[in-house]
Amino acid sequence: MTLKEEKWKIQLNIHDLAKHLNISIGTVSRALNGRTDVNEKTRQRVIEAARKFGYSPNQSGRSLRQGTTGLVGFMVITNRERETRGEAFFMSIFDGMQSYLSSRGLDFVVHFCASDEDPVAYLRRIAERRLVDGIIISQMYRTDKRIDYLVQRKMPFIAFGRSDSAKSFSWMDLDFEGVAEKAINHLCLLGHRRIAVATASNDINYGYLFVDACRSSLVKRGLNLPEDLVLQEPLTESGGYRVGERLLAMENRPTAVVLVDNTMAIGLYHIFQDAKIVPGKDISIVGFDASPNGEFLRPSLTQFEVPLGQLGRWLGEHIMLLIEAKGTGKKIPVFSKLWPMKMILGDSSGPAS
Amino acid sequence: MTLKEEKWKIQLNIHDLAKHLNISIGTVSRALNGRTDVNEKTRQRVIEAARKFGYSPNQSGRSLRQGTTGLVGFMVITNRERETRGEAFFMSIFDGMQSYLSSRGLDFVVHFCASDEDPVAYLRRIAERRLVDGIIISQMYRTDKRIDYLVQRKMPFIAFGRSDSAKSFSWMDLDFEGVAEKAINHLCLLGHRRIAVATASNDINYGYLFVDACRSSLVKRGLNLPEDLVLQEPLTESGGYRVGERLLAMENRPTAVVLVDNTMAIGLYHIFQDAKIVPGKDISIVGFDASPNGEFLRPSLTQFEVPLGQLGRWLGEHIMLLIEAKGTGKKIPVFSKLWPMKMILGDSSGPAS
DNA sequence: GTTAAGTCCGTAAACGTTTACGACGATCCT
DNA sequence: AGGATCGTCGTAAACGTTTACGGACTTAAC
Repeated sequence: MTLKEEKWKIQLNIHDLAKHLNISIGTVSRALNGRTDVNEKTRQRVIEAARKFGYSPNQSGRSLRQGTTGLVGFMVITNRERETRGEAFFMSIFDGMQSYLSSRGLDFVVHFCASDEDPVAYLRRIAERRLVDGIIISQMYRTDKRIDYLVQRKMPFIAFGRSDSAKSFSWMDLDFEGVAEKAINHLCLLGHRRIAVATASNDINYGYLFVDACRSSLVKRGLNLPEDLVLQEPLTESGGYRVGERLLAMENRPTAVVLVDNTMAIGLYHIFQDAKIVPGKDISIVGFDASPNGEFLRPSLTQFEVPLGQLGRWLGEHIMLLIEAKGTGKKIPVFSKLWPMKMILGDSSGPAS
Repeated sequence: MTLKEEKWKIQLNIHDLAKHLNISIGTVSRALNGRTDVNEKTRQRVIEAARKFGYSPNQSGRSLRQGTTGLVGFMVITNRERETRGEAFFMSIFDGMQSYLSSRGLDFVVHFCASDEDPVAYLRRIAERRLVDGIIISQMYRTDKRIDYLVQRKMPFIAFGRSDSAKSFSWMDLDFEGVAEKAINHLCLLGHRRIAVATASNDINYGYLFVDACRSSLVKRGLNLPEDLVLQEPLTESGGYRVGERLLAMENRPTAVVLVDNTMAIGLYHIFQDAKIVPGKDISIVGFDASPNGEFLRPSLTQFEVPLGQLGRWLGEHIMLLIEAKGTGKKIPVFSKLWPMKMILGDSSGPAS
């Protein structure tokens, strides 16, 4: 019984609290869960005692009984060929999402799948052990097995990023098409006719989408995007450096380049500086997401802005909708959303030379 | 019973599996948990069936019974006056930690405390609901209530970062003293005598520690660190810009500056470039953690390197030690570790002018 | 052939909740 | 006054595991 005693001191359970109040555990539970069939005065007594003794219900017991955990997950894959993007980007999303969910009484956890693990197996572990009621998956592959698994398992989820799948599912993504259109339009108005696109490898979905969108926007204006102007490199500083190398090596160099990721811009600026090429003057550069780095590059980078906190909040709201719908047995039709981004003019884009 | 049937299709429980195999649930459990008192042949049958039907034990039931979750947490506070540091820094730590823990059969989750929440209350929620068996807390305050709470609750934890506390607790931290010593030594050898330190506000512990360490290293060499050369600014790009402004405004400008955070370097480079001041020539700059940005600044930044994956692994190993010790009732004396960092010479530090 | 030990497995009691159900008294209506 | 309704609460059965205990059977030893 010493063990029991020790546990006692650490944390008491609903029986202890009930005994102390001389009422039944059922009443304690009802009082704490806001049921109506309990006298308001006893409810106050219970709440007061719970606060005083620092009682809060054991999540395992509760989960076991209700079959729900009160937890929402967000799955992130570390290190997928890019070190630096995740960061500020995800952090701000987490902030918005956690902030919203906790205000609605749900908790939020992030699951990091290590670079040496299989994402599908990792997700299965989370799901089968029932660690969360719903989950956001991110960094979608072009075709992503995780979707099939989650659909089949009927687990509420939202994909942050598009993906090809036979199943229908809910997703949200940045508006790549809008960005491409605005970027191309901006450059064309400045007189550029030969424009390169730096993007990720093909299995990362948005790399593919972005190139496609740029191509459409160009074609719409009677221009085209030859294959040799699609520069696939890792979305890192060195990737950007490589893009620069390839641009410099061309005999018929494009007058502008559009980047799908701002981290690349750093490496690109670097090599251009060495080569005495001035962005915005000798060549125009348009970046993508609004990273703080972008603002501090010189000349300042023309890029796109997205309110990440709001985006996180949106994810929180909608995953909650899905979870609640499953709880009540309601059916919610699949939804999808393209998150709009606003162009911020910098000095890195200027008239074609 | 349609609900029951539906659940059936989604995921079966130990009873279903036992019934299908015509054995008792006890045997199934023992077989799956690697107990010795089960026939090796039936064990194989059970494992095979579990694999085939995709059965894995319900975590809530298991947790409830054994009083343990098999989960290790990492608490991160978003947005504390700096947007960008968390990022690559934490991501790599998570990667190493998750990778190690999952190889040891534990799972890993990250809890993000939103900027508008009280960290102590947030931590209490995690602990009282027993969401994890142990936790890493980071971004320590100078005096941090979370420590007192966790010690009193006897929950296994490691603080990533030092903190003043009457209680004794285990922690690990970057070796600020070592970095300060190496940085100051490096600059002194280059002939610098008047050196500024850019750091965070006082309530963030390492800002304080770092300044102190720099001061000691200077004093040891017969120099000193006057108060007006301690520049407290947010650890952001704009903070770095502010540092630059303050440096430029001084009539007796220092010949070198040491930064506690590399994000600052970006803003600092920015203002210096505008003012036609060349790092490494007109003024020397030494950065802190090795961020990829640092390598791509021009001139390249002298900075310090730390293998974050290994650091994460270390955290995983040691939190596991603490958790196991608690399980077996063993006592482990508190430990602490200073993680060494290696200086990488760049072009931003040169002889005093 | 009895006993002892060993192997394997079934039984049932926990773990801490939530909630359907029913009991009890008080109030209200006719 | 009798029944109906309402408000409040206690009882007990789940939820899905793990594990102490003991039983049945086999093997080994004398």
